[in-house]
Amino acid sequence: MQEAAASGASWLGRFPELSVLSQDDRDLLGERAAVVNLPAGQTIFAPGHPAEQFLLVLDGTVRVQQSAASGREIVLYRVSSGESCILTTACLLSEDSYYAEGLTETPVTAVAVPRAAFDALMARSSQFRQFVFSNYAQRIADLLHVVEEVAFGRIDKRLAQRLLERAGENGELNATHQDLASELGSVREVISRHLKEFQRRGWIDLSRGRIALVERAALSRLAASD
Amino acid sequence: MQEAAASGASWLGRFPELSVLSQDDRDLLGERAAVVNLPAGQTIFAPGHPAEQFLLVLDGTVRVQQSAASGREIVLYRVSSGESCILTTACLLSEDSYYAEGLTETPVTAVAVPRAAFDALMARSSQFRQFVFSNYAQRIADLLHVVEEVAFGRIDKRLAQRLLERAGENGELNATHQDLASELGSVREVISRHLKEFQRRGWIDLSRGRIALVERAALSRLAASD
DNA sequence: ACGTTTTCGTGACTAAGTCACAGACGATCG
DNA sequence: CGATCGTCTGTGACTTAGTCACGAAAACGT
Repeated sequence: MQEAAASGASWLGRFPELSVLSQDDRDLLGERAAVVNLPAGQTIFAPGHPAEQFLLVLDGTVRVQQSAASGREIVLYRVSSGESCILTTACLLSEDSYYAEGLTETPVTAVAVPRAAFDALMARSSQFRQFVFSNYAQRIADLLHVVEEVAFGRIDKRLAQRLLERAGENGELNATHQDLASELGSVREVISRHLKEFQRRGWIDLSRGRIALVERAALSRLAASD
Repeated sequence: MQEAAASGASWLGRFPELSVLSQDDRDLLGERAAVVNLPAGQTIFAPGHPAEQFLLVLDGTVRVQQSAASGREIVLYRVSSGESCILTTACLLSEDSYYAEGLTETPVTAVAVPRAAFDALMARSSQFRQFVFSNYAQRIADLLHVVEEVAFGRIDKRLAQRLLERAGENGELNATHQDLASELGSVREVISRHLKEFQRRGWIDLSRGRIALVERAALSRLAASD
């Protein structure tokens, strides 16, 4: 799976922000970074099991979530193609324990940059620093958005929003009510009742483990309502 | 207020993690960083009004909170002596909009490091990078803690916790019920009712704008209960 | 076809937040 | 001193969210 090409690494094309790196810096990445393949459902990092590398996702998605002792969960954000799992880096570099966990939702192809190479790039490339901080800013914005939704948002709005986000082209998504509850940090019963109400209104179609969107417009309206 | 001493800056003593910087790096900070004094109640950063410097707090506390359109608020974390307002940095360096706001709760003395000097230090000092990432990790942990509490925590536990945290040596704190509601992302009525229940149990003593803790142990027990 | 596991439905209840007031306190000013 | 005003607190009735305890229905394996 190694793909170190003569002029750096071919995967660099996936990261427009890194295209401005100097040839030297790209070569460094090409030499030191390894492309890795991970199966779906794999735990990438978890509390007490710190990440050892800076990961850049090429294909697939990584779900970062928080789990409570009660078993309730909430999805914090997803890392997908062209993004980096930057928050782990802070913990990596500061050896701090981390209270979230990362799971591959699909098979994932990623570039693993070893700590030493990461540090070298932070030292020598202002463009790389820009890339890293910009990734931080995005993730922090994601976290702030989660706080806002959980603290002040209504669950029916949030649910409608998620249905729209996670439905495929065909307007369907494969997810149990529990899956959606875990997305939103809620519980199954509450989600089930709202889904049933959506169905009663003719907005969606329910079957076991699968939801089909019928009236996207109505869901959008609810999601956007204040 | 400038205090550039011969060997760097005298305020560096407040940041143990920076004591490992080389003399050159400390000199750079001494030359380029300015000590600033801010009155209480000042807005340091807010959405659409990005911070322009990397701030290190010497004295006082900065409250970072999020405000919803409805008027409800929630405190995300506080930056106090010896800490840095690092999250703004990501937004500063990536010119991203920021959805939280920072307010001085007390008069604050801080060191403002200009963007260029910050970038120079990131380039030349691995210790400085370590400092920055360690600060990131701390703040991210704070945010994750807020998410966990808001999503899964009980309001009475959280309230008891805050009362203990914010009470002074004498076991008193000056805060209205609305203030506490804003701390926790809740509403006054809910807080009022829980406070009244605490009072009924003899745990606290209420008067207008002031709360006196009577039974810290009982509050601790509630805060620690699962 | 059978039992097992997973998913989903439901009612009764508790906790949290909303809405609309009323009352109570404390400062200030004639 | 007493009247007045703004802020802070108390309360009831209601909606929304989460908890608990079930039971029924759908998929799955053997």
